[in-house]
Amino acid sequence: MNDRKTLEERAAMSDIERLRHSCAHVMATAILKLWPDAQFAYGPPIETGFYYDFDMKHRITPDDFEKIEAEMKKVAKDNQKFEKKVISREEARTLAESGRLGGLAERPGNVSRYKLDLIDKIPEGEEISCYQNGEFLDLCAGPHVNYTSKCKNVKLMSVSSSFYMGDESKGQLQRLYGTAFESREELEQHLVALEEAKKRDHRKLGKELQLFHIDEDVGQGLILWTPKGAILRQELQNFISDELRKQGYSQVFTPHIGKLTLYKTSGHFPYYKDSQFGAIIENDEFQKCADAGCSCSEIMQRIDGVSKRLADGINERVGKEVIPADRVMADDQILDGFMLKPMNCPHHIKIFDSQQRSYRDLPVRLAEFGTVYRWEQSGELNGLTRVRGFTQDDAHLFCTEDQIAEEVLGCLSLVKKVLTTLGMNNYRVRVGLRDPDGSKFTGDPAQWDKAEAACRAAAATLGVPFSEEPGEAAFYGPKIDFVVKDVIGREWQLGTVQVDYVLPVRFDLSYIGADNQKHRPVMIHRAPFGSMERFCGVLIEHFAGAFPTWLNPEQVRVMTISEKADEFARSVFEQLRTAGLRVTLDVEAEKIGAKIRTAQLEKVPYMLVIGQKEAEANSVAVRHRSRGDLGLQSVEAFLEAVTLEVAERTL
RNA sequence: GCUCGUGUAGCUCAGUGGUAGAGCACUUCCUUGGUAAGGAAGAGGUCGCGGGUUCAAUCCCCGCCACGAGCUCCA
Repeated sequence: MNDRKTLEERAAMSDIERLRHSCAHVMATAILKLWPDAQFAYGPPIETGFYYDFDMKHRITPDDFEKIEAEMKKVAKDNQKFEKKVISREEARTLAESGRLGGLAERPGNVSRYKLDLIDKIPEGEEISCYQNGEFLDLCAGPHVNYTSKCKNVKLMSVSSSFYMGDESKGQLQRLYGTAFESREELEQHLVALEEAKKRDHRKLGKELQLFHIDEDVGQGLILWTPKGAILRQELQNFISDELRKQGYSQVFTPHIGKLTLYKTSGHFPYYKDSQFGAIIENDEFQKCADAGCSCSEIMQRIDGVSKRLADGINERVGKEVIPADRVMADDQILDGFMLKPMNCPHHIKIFDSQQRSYRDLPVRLAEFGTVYRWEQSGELNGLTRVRGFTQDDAHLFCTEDQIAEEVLGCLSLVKKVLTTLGMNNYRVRVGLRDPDGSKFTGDPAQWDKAEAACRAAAATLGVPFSEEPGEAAFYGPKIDFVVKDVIGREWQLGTVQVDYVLPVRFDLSYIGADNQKHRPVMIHRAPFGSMERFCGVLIEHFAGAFPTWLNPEQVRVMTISEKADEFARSVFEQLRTAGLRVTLDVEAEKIGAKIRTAQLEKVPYMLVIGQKEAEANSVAVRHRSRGDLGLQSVEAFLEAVTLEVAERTL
């Protein structure tokens, strides 16, 4: 509901959108039959169906769906014609005043208030029309299908709330979602696909496969990695670390907190305060404030305060007043506590700045799996994909301006390597450029031009589709995002590469150039996975929990047919374990069918079935999770094959 | 943060104004079985937490916490 669609854009509606839009009208008709007081606002088609926002006394619950669907079926069976009428603005207003618009009849005293507002939003000179099917008359630019009989393959999906025009202050509406297709088969298929997607849900699989745990007492949005999930994460980290070594990165480690002053310098505090955990203030400091009789608001101000020296330095270097004078206060007034780090860059910057740097040292590439904390709104938290504490596979590159292009390219090839290795080939690349409106970015336009050109050129070499999106840059520089599409068609922003001119200025970073003068380095922020948590979440759904052997927490399960084979099975188990495979041994008093079933459900890639026959032949019967029975192999041959598969990170 | 919904055994879920049940998993025993479920017995719950109404609350009411869907937000 952002920008108004033009009539041309509306006319270009696809067939399925047209159908779904019509279904929204049919649904409205049905709702009005049941609850005539309903006031409708806005009912568009969406990617997976349609919805209609409305307001009425009765609160819809899923128990009502059946009733509403039954009414919708009647409307469809009635085969009402969708008829368009072009009306004048005055006529439209009169119809809305009488409650007729978005109703089955005139409703004295029940003005179509949302429709009235929508009429006022229609630009002067644009055609105003309404559509009628049966008794239901709605303000609508269309287009629609010709008859309601087309709207029979429909299912109501969910109900929730929304704000009128997305504006919290304009009151709450109920939103009823449905989906619709041209044929019964397509609808059934869609519902089956949704069921399949549910089975892949990483929250469900995470529990079943014991990959992670979120505990109320620890806190929402805080991930506890259980042993199996930790293996998955560790393997990914090993993989990326290998690649980083190849690309000349240096590993660093930094703590989880830093002083407020650090973030006042970087600018993260207090500007992103709403999405950060609160400041950590020492008890003594609080006591001093209490003794001095400070009010809470005074304390808040003191926490936000900066010294004159810091403010002057940054304002001068940036070239404008980024730290306003009202935040400046005497040093003994400032309450300097600590903060859980919302980003790793300030710490890495301090490592860069801890020594004098020559142009010969550049680029300096500092990498860390750094854990950061952000105060996400509680309604936003979701499994592993939206959390409050997460570990970025972060790195910061400090380089000369001339090195930007090459370094960006290196970052992109890294991201590409990661995604390719994991078989995540359905992704697109988004190059975020600065807003054409010059006031929304900082720094020198000439620098931006150069950096943007470098990003564009780097993206072009990747051989994947990329889009340039003006206005999507960070305020400090252009960026390149990797947007991966998962099995359900949802898009996830994972990897990102960002060029940054601003932080080197704020922290007054420098290196000595060939001319023996100080120069300002440029920073590149990059994280190929984005965060380990989100990435693992997407990965769980991508593989539906059946990870390739190199990633799977359990790679091989040795299982016995009867006790008579236990001894040989144990020796095989030991042999594989010594070779470094993640292997378990199942010598339960169960039949082989049950053992196989258990291993299949736990998605173990290789099952080694061992009975007397195998013991005598000094071999193992290999069964693969998806390839089935692979027959008899010597232990050595099996070990060699699997070791190779793991080493090569085969999918 | 907002709206609606949900919260019962390790998991999936029934159920009732008179302090609870199934399947799977778990434990023990029997069974020694050849590629997706062998049999028996047993153990396991302050019915999310805190108030209130009631002779009596897991059930009704209020508040909180968590989860889900959506909205809003997202360095």
